[in-house]
Amino acid sequence: MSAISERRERERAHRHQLIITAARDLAETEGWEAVTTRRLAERVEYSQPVLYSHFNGKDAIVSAVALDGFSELAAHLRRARQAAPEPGQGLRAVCRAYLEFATERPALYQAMFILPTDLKFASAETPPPLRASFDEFVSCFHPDNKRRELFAEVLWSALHGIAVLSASGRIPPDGQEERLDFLITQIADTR
Amino acid sequence: MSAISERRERERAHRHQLIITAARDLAETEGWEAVTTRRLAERVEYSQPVLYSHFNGKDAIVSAVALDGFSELAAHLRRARQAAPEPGQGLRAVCRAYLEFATERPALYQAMFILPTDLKFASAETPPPLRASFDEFVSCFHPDNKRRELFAEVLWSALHGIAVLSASGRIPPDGQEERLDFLITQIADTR
DNA sequence: ACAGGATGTCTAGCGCTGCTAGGATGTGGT
DNA sequence: ACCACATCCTAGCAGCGCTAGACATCCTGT
Repeated sequence: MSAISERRERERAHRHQLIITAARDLAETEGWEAVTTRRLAERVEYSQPVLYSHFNGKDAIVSAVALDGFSELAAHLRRARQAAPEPGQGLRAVCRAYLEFATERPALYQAMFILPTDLKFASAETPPPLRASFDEFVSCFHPDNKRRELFAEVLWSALHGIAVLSASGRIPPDGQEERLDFLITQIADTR
Repeated sequence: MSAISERRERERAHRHQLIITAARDLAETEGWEAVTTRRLAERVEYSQPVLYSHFNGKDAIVSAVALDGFSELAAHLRRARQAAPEPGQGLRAVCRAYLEFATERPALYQAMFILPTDLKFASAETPPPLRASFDEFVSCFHPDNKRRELFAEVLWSALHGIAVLSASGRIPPDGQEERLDFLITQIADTR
């Protein structure tokens, strides 16, 4: 009774992750508009209703992909910050890493920041990976800076704006490095 | 022959605008997900195919709404800048006006900056209203500032980030004023 | 060992979407 | 009066997210 249902639960968890990675793969290779429940079901070799036994709907699948994305983003930013030669360089390293993440995983970034998801931001039930990503920005400022949370929000917003406007062709794709330079120069003195 | 076809063309142009305003009204009251070709056709009291004799598809309708939006945005920003007591206050006035525009016309803002459109940004065939909006940001900097275009891009990006992240609940809705304050303080010295 | 019940999965279909082919209708020019 | 043309609508296609209900399969208690 227990061993069997344990095995089932294991299989179920495995399939759960299979759906998430399949959705992500499909989105990264063909864009989110190609991610339909039918095509996704075909990929994981199950019928459509199986998807709905794991997720409340398509939005929940996107949310799950986004959540994975936030874990990766937090790790990516942390790695960049800790690899910085001195704490003063952390700001630049984190910002560059952020833009890198956005341009190299556009579909993932879209799921995290543009597509409608069920994720709760900036509240008590904010999932840890989201909070961890945000905290990397906060860590760019001195611990005794009383307004570091606010500064982090603005910094994050600016980076997000640069990432999304250049990705959609609303500002020229080149010149990212100069924009980043300017932004950091203006923010740096508030550390 | 000429008088008649002139009248027809007039009527056609009128209907063209009717479709655009109907789409905008519907989006502003019920959101873009409620703007379907069927509901839109019903609103303008024509059948669906008529829409396609005016626009290449739904995206083109959204683009037309967005284009109208850019005209209004440019006018809105210009008014704010010119109403500023002294040129040094122009930056703050324009930024505040921008965020105001984004929060008070969310559906319009979405069409302009988030939904996929056919509009060409930052190129030779960029429609004048787009260029005019961007130029309002450029005008916030001194005419002899050689990098003012770049600075304007970053400023615009930051404001867009703030607008869109707060609208989607990814940063807290309150505190906009402080964020704006911080942003302007950091940018002001580069005028 | 076997019947009964719970669990899991699939087929089929609903109401909706953007979009379009083809026929009806009515007007304008000769 | 007639033809030709432009205009517009009905009807339908393929695909979407999502779900009800039938079916099979496996586990459990006697």
